[in-house]
Amino acid sequence: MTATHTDGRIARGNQTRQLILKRAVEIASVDGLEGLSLGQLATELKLSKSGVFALFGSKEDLQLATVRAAIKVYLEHVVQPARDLPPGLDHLWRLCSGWLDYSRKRIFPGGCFFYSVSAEYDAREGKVHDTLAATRTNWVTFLEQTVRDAQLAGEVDPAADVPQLVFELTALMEMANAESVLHHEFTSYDKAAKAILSRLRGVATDPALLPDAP
Amino acid sequence: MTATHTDGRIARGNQTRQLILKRAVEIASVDGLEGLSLGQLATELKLSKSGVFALFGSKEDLQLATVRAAIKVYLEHVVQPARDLPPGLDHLWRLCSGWLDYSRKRIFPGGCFFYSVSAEYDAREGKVHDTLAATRTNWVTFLEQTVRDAQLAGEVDPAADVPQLVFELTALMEMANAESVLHHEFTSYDKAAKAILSRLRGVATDPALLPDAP
DNA sequence: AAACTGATCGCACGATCGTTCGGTCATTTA
DNA sequence: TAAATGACCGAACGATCGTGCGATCAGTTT
Repeated sequence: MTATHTDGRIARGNQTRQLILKRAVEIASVDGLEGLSLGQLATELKLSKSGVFALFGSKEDLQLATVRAAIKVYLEHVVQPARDLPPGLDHLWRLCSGWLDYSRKRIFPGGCFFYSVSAEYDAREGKVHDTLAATRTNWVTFLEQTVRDAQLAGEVDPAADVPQLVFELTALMEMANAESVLHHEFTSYDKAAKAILSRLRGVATDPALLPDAP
Repeated sequence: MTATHTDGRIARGNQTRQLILKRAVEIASVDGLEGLSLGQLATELKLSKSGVFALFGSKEDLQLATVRAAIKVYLEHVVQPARDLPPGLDHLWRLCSGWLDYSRKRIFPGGCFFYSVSAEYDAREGKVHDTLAATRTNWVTFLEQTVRDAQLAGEVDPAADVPQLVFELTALMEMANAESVLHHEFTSYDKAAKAILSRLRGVATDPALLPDAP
């Protein structure tokens, strides 16, 4: 048959893969993708090292699968919650504050997964780097599109420099994550939110579209 | 004697240590402090592994010495060039643009050394993390003091929120580094410079104190 | 001259790494 | 029922890791 009643073996394999990846993204957000170790994962999850290996094919493939698993978590916690909002300034602001929440709540124990592993692989070559670079491009492009939609909705100054704005917004978000994780402190999220709101007010056609300053 | 004519043995040791650290900071800026390996350093520099080990005592001590060596380079390339400028907006701007130059010129092949290794150790515990956190605090404090000096010089609005301003400036600088290294691209430095100048104009008592926008 | 110190080396250790291979067992396909 | 497939395991491999020990040799101190 073409699509049979789900192969039990493959289903079991996928389940084990998910179990491994759940732990892998946690480890990688703290120790990096290089810090992942097949033996450590196998021991923690009471599997055999060769079993873990066989499920992914190589360490690099495990790393790539870990990145894909983290993307799923990221989409779920950052992108999805704002998915149904109408285009406009509020949509953009919700994405930014949602990102700050995602980092603050330590969905990944080491803070934002992509901040950690992108810094780890930014100056290296290979598939992992390329995947992370493409992932970042996707996120930036998505934010830029959100801004353009807000422009079309008449809530953002059509003369605003979109890539410049998104550059500044992402800078503020990632700095909040970096300072918070490094110093075990959470006021940096307030600083980032304040700066983001201020910057958004600068391009808003109507300041009442944004929440009040604290 | 108290201060004799320099012990030739110790001088030779320090020389070798410097040789090792020169390469170590390069490696660490790309592969991280965990990516440092005594054997690799020994092979590259035609030394024995145990010799390298003996000069530092342990891998952690090598990592800490590498951080100290990077601090020296950082001070030399970022802080020193602006040292003799009088307090004021120009001093602050020179520090920011000097940082961008330091990152752009790849003084460390992996971009800013501290961006790389701070992201690597931000969620870990131990002396390396603590040293990096303290180093970052020093840098932020130094920038804040520079802003306060500019306030006392009458060039920055005395009502400006100093920690907030420094948070935003460092966010922009580090994002320029991150995007440039990850995407092998250099326009991010222009974005950062543009945003920094714009933010500084917002707190300047006289906009003529800053260079013109491009 | 003798004793000492520190840089540097060769060698070996136990641990861990990613990977390979051959096998067992449950499930699906023919 | 027989053959094929895929998850999973145990054991072993070569490599590399950080570290320890003892020796050699140059320079310093007595």
